[in-house]
Amino acid sequence: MFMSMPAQLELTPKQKRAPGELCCEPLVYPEVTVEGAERLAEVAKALGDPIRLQLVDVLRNHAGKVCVCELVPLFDVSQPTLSHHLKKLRAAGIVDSERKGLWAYYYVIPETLEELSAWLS
Amino acid sequence: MFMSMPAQLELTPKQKRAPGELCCEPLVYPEVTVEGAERLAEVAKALGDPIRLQLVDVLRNHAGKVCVCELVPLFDVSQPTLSHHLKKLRAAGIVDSERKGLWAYYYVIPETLEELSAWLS
DNA sequence: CTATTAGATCGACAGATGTAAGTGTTATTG
DNA sequence: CAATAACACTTACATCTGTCGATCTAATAG
Repeated sequence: MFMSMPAQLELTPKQKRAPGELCCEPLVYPEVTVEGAERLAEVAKALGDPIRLQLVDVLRNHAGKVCVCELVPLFDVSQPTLSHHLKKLRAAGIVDSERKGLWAYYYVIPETLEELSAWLS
Repeated sequence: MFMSMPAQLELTPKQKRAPGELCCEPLVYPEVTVEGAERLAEVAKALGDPIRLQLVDVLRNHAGKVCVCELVPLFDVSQPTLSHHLKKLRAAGIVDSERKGLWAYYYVIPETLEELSAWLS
């Protein structure tokens, strides 16, 4: 999950190089791998829309599964648009859903949010 | 910052309504305001790109300010592209920069990441 | 079976996004 | 001053995204 590159904590004083010379050696490195960054960015991107973030907020603060028919009237977008947002959240692994007859119930998968939360803190 | 709407924790059993009747009353509500969600989504969106997330990762794990010239060779994109990503991070308030002669040094603004982190946990 | 409802999918479209090539700006070296 | 380095900005473009209206699917009520 992590690159073994040690983060160099010193800043070298910069000076203009002679023509043709390289500017600087990179002295700092990422801690997450490319794959780790892609995954975290995928989750962040899914949260990067106000409606989706509010959807997650609603689902998180509700101790159970929420029917789509309760979500639609909360937002000022059409039902297909909300369905689209829910699909994106599902694709990112942030929520999942369960069909029961005519109704679809959505709920948060806490582990996914914890991945991002862990990286942030 | 928060809506005063209490989150209803009960799920009403759903049943198909008579033609023309409303489906259901919304029983759940967001905890964050629209403005709060917009702000959090703005931050999440800025992190929603693998390169930008790695940039933040590099800057966070470095206890100081990092020269752009050190960042460019770490990524497989052109210098203008990296500059574009840094601009987006700056616009979201995630990083800021300081010019010193020819060099530009970027650093993370921890408070911004903490906003998102706080909502996530 | 038929009509209706909840919800997902499709098609279309305007606007945003990531990218590179080229250019501009500012500072430093000589 | 002239040449060059670091970095930001501009332009252009293909792709992606959010949105809605229309349609499709599956399930239920009558």
